[in-house]
Amino acid sequence: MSTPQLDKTYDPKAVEARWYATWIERGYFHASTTHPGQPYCIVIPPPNVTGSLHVGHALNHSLQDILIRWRRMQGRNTLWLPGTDHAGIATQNVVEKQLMAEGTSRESLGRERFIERVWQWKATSGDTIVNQQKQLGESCDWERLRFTMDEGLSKAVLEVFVRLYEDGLIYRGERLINWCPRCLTALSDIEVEHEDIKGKLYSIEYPLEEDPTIKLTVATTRPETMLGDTAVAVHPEDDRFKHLIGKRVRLPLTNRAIPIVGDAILVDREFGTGVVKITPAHDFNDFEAGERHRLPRLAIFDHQALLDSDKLVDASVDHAVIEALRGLPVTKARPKVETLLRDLGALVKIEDHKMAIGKCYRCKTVVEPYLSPQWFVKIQALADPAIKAVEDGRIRIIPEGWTNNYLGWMREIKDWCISRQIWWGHQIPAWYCETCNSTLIHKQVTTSTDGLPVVRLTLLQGAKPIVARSAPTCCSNCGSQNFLRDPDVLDTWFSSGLWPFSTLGWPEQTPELKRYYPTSVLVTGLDILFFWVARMIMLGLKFMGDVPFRDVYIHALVRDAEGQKMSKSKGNVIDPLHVMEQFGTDALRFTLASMASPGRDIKLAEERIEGYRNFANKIWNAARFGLMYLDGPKAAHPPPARSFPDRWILSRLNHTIQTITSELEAYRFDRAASVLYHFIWHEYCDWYLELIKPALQDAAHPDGPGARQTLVETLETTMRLLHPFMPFLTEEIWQTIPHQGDSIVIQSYPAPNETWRAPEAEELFTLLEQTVGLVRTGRVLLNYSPGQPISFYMSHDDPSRNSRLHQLQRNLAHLSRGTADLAPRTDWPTVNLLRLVTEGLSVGLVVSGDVDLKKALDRIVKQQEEQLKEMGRLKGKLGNQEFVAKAPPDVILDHQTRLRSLEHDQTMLASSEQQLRAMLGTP
RNA sequence: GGGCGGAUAGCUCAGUUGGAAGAGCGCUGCCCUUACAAGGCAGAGGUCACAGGUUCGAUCCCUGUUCCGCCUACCA
Repeated sequence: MSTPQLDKTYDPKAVEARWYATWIERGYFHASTTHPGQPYCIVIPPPNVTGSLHVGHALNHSLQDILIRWRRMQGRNTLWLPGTDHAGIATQNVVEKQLMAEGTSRESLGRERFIERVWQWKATSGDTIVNQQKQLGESCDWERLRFTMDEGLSKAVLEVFVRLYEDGLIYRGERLINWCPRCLTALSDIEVEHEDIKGKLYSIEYPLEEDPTIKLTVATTRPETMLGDTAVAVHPEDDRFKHLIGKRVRLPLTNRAIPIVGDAILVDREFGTGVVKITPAHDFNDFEAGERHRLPRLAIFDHQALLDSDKLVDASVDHAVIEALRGLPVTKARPKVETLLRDLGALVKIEDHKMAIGKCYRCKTVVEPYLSPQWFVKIQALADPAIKAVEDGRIRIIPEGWTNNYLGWMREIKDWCISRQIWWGHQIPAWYCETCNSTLIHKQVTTSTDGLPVVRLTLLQGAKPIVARSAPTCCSNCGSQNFLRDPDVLDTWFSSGLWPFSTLGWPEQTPELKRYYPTSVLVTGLDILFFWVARMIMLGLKFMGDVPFRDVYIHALVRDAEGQKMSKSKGNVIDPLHVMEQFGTDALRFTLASMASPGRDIKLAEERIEGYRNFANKIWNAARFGLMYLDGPKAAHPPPARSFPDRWILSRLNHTIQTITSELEAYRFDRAASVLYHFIWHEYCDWYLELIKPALQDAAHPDGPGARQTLVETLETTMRLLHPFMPFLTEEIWQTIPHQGDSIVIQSYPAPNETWRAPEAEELFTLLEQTVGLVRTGRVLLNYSPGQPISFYMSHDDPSRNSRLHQLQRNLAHLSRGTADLAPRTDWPTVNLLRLVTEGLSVGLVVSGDVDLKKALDRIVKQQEEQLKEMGRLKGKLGNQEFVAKAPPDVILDHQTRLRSLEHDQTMLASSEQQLRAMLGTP
């Protein structure tokens, strides 16, 4: 048998692509509904189809792949279902930017041709992220790749919309919604990001109609909206103002008088002036107050957030004022109105005031509350079961701290605005009879760049929609056959909310749906808990009658090393592709796993990844080492006896397997990773491989066969244990060492093996480690050069010199063979002794006759530790040179005494050592 | 405004029935010892944010304070 050759360093590039292709070719990731194992299914949070893999994806996907690979090895029927999201506004914005660069726009292209253009872009760039996911080693079932605008998923969207409508859970209504004046679309509440800014609080005087000398002072942060005021409010129990309720004030700059109403909800007597203006068309609170008092809604801004002169006329604004304000955006309208009010003498005060503004989560434009007809999902009936499912534990949120977050949000949830005035997405399945709604339909026809007509459709509030699975042919009311389809599309999150069942074939009752729903766990970042997770729970319960997943595992956000959000403009983005190229995919995956502690953001620095690249290389070289000794005779039958190091490493391995398994069950990827790291590097490499070297390197050593067998057995097991974290490296090594089966991907995951437990070996190891540690420390502190043999006297206990050699042998034999074997072994060298001798050391351990060995060792170890620690501290402070010279007298004394005693013993032990060496057959 | 999380070595973070402070990286010293210099060995470095309380004993439990982060929100 020839020893396979491995390079001195691990080269990930050569390995990764090769194995991934093989895995795919052999269909290891393809799930079969007939596989007998208990199902384990994860649906991937679908990335934007036109996006590329960033480090957040890398984290999210690495964790899922660890779970999937682990469960697959455990024999579960695993399905990891991949897919991409059409990401309405985001994708539309990307394509619109391209068009802008080409000097055109979506308007001039027209709806159909624009959508075609987006599909083209999807066709050319849609594979990018999928290919990058493959580079990361993701073991997804690519044959089941889904896209939110696939035929099947679109059918699910249609079905859900129609059913919700039929159940009265979807309605169309004119409401004040968040409006992005740049994207020209409605946004749901959670699509608005809030930001604190320094604003101003303006106090404006509104004269009383019946007696203009009496003035009410209102406080507002948005004076420009005052032109749309339709009332002012005071607290109904405010003695200052309550007698004025029912009277009217004149609205400055306009020709209107507006009522004074009493409203305990809107008005806080303590704040500002105690008088609030009500602008129902431009403020959410005021909208609600307007509902309560049946106030008219006067919109003065248009859909681009510009002051609309027609509307200003409707609002009876003074002519001159309209001239001054016509077409101004909010930002310019505010100072202008401020000037006008000041000229009028109505502006009494401006104070600094911190306030929050909302921005579009896609383009960061300041959003405006805007009055328009939109589609909504009536949410309460859906939210209640979704609250209950989490409360009663059918869905577990991990870490559980987020549970309250979820419940709190769900209990306060408001109707979900699902219509978007964009083109890319699922168009709402609602049609309007042109005849019946003729006065409510506004068509604006323009011409595209190439001469085609472009229709801009506005459907006013009150238009009667016909919601259906397909376009109606005949109006049941008037018999007309002319219909217009609602131009709006659905919120992106509407389709992704169906993801756990739409991807499995719903509304068809597919075998996949039966087998894999509910899915096992959803792995996601906190940022889309409300956007996505909450919607999936609500819609899953509604349409499947069961939760969409058992666990929700929420991981941290990835930030840069300084804890800042990664962004292109800051230049602090870590590109996972670049990292994989530089350090290898396994290193990146392991880094992300090891940093995935719950409840903390991940601050990622390249040095960390480099550290784990080194870890990969360490493993690689451990395997190389193993391979050097595997060409000996095959494992004997019956298996050879295990020596102390063999028993010890197996015991540690067993412990490691137990820990990894329970940590993974608890989604503690970080602890699992750290346990693996520690076991492999510091137990397996640093100690075990060193301890068995003597047995391996001497062909006639009696421990040789046992060591060889244990070596390969532990290596093979460790590779399986590590595989979910580092799939490529482990496959490459596993294929090189003796194994059974075609690929590590489909091997069983190591299970704890109670027969490997060896507490006595672990105890002895601790003693050995301490003893050896003391010897090493002593040698460094005493400035012994590496090759120089030393003897290290460890105790003043007794000392019958004659018995020393005997004791030494005895103790070391004890260390190497376990408590059962206390008889001196003179036939073969013990591993520990050889190891120490190899280092040029010999160790004297003196124990008086009947004393308990372990206790004695323990005491010696403690004594030495303390003294050495003290010496070490001194040395650290003073430096090597000055150590002896400047040490306090008692320490010097101690040091010198020690040296004398060392010299004395050295003579004695040197001869012992010679005898030993002779006995051991080592020169 | 409300809620949640965090504060432990120079840096990043572990640390669950309260019981003698841990890891990785970095740093210092010595080593190219036939798996690995992407390595080995050793070492330095901590009032566990601050102030109280409970306890024989607190990094851990309780109260308050300060600072940071996140989520959420209509104080005009």
